[in-house]
Amino acid sequence: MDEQSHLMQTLVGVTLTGHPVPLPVPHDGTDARNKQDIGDILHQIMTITDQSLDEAQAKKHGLNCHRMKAALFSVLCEIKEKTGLSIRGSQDEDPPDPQLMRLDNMLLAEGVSGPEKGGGAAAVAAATAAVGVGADNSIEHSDYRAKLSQISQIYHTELEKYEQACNEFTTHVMNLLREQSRTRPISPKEIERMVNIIHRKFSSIQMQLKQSTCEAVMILRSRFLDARRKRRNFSKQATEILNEYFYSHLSNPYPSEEAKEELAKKCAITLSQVSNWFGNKRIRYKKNIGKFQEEANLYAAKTAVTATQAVAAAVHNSQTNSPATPSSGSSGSYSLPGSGDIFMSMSGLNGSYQPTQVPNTGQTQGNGGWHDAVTPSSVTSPIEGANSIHSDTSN
DNA sequence: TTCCATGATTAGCC
DNA sequence: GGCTAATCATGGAA
Repeated sequence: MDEQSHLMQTLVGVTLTGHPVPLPVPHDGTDARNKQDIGDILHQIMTITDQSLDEAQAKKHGLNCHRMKAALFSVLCEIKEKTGLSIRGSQDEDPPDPQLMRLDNMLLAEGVSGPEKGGGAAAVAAATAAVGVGADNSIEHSDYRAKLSQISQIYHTELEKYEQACNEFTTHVMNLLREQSRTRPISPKEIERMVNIIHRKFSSIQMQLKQSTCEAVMILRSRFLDARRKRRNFSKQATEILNEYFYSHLSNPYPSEEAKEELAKKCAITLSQVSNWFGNKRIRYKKNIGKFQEEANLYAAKTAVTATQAVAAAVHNSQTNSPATPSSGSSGSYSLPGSGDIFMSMSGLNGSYQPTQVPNTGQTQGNGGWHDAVTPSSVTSPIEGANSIHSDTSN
């Protein structure tokens, strides 16, 4: 059955859904005349575009005043509902987009979007704190926070703009459709559907905004917080402390866990940074002993002075306070390798210094271990070379 | 801009 | 898990 004949059929009394239409058409044998009437109306509608503007206007007015107009309008609405729009109707209930959820979660985790609007400063602070930047990166830290806050602000401003635009556009379209529904077959359902379409469009724009915000945050993170990028040379004092320990333990430069912790605390760096430093130092020293000779001598001489002072103090103590008591908490200098047990009790590392200068078990690698390549005798350290008491059993 | 020093990362070893 | 060795990436001096 073609659409027009179907329409004709429905127009004579029953809609597609079987509901009676308030047609002023009496079923009293005047059907033929009514059918003719409806046929005329439809013909006028279909040919209205072929006519001149004035003619069309006049015809439109005539149709608007036609007694069958209300019925025809209602039927056309229903036909629209049942045909083209029903296809779109299936898309009404979209499941939540997983990508959108991912973006939302990320923005929430980064502190860009949060319960509070307008920047979410607290969330930003929490996010930056969660990152765990070291104390020495305070400048970048605050800079990072400022930038993140800026991104957050832009995001919220844009989001607000989109929401406002969406609302304005929706209202405008709704008004337009309501206005047009007086002359075109537009049902409230169709208006509702149109609103949904608009919202979908705007939410896709919103997703793009969220995506670009996420990208901006990622770039910011990599720029400010990427470990390689944030590399900063340790302070001169920190390097000095580490070098002092290294050269005073040259025969076994493997600080214990406690020693590492103490060094980390003194240098205001992390434990892993201490480990990294010693790892790098050992390998670089071993690779080029000649280059580090001067540095080794320098620190050895430095330590020797401290040691001499310590010996003098110890001797003085032993003479004045017999029996001898260790000079507890003296000067914070490091003990000397092989310089006798008397220095070991004076370690500045809370006694973390290992009394015997033997390589830590399991630390010396079979292939090119420390003592295979760098024996204390190969280093002309004034301390280690001069030490008559050498507890390093590897020699 | 180049080059060297240096902190961080990674793979492989024990 | 800690270490070595190689490598990457950046900072800073020349």
